[in-house]
Amino acid sequence: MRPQKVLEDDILVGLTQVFRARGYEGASLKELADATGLKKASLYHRFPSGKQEMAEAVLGHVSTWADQKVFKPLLNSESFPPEVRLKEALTQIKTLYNDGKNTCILRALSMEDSLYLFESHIQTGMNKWINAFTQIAEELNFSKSDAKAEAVNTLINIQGSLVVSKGLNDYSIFLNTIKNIEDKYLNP
Amino acid sequence: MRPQKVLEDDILVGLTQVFRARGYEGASLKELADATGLKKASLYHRFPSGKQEMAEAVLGHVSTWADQKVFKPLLNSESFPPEVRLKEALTQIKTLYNDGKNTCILRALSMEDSLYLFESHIQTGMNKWINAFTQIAEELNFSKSDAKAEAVNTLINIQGSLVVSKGLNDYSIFLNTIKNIEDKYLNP
DNA sequence: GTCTATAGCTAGATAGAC
DNA sequence: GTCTATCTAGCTATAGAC
Repeated sequence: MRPQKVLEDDILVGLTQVFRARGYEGASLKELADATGLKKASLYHRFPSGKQEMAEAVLGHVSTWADQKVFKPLLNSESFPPEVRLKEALTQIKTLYNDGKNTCILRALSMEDSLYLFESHIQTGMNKWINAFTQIAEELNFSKSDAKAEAVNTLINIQGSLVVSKGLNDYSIFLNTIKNIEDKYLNP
Repeated sequence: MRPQKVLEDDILVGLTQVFRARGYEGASLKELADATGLKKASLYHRFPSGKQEMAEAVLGHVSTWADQKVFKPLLNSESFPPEVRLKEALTQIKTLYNDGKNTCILRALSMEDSLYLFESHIQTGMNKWINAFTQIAEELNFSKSDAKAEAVNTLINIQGSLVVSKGLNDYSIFLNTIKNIEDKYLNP
């Protein structure tokens, strides 16, 4: 067999950048190919079902990253105290979104033109965020219903601050929101 | 002169629906034409510079609506007490976003593929939200810096709850967020 | 002012050489 | 496994009849 010119992981990184920046319909196969260093036909060899399969692979890749880096710390109550795990998760979230400069892939793929294609990925992804923050909130002594409400609020604040930061081209808004989230959990 | 088949305002309503749902690149001229009841060539007669002019007209139209219905109540301190004006504005915001089911046009047109085309509209639009809520917060006895921070937070919560509501297909999240905003201003 | 018809181009996707 | 070349369908935009 002929060797792969580009590793699977590097392909996914390139695809992610394009889908995040341009959304599903906005991402053209030429851009996707250029971003990976492969030609269009070679991308089809890797993803025989085409663009939708590429976007699904991206969602899976980012989901795995978030599982490891964000949700695992939040959920693993036997590792460190909740305060430490919350701070670690928030640090990783800043990395994930490049301090607010990256669009969220769930949001980029949930425009109405492509929402129905990825509906279940998006719902599953958002529910993971809510469940993980609910757990840490409970460990930090929020009541069960307060914990859930606070977790939903956290997701809303992250998504909203990404939108507003980009719109105003002021990424201190995102960073400030992350700090506010920390305060809310640690000094309720 | 031959009479207009469709009124300017009705055209803008149709264009708005399509741009909101599909973003700038996702909106095709065929869809835009179908949504207005005109043919493509007739749309070009109304908007000689094409799709970008259509999107700018939409931004202007929505901006005028928000000026009248949302910002005017918030800013007109001589009309009613601030509590009443805040409630009126929040009611109009629910109408604007169809109880959370409509995407925000500023967000739909601020994907990176089209962000640079509408940058100043988007910044101006978001700043109007922040200024109007800052004013009402000050009237409700927030300190100057608290008022500004709370206004930014309000915008973040509206945008974020629209994203999360659509992603989870649960529009009670948006309505609940609007209620929380009211509480935050009225019972700080 | 609205329409049909079409230009010119780029999209997503495929065939087949190497 | 990667490539060049190409297909068809859709895109934005325009020309010109009525």
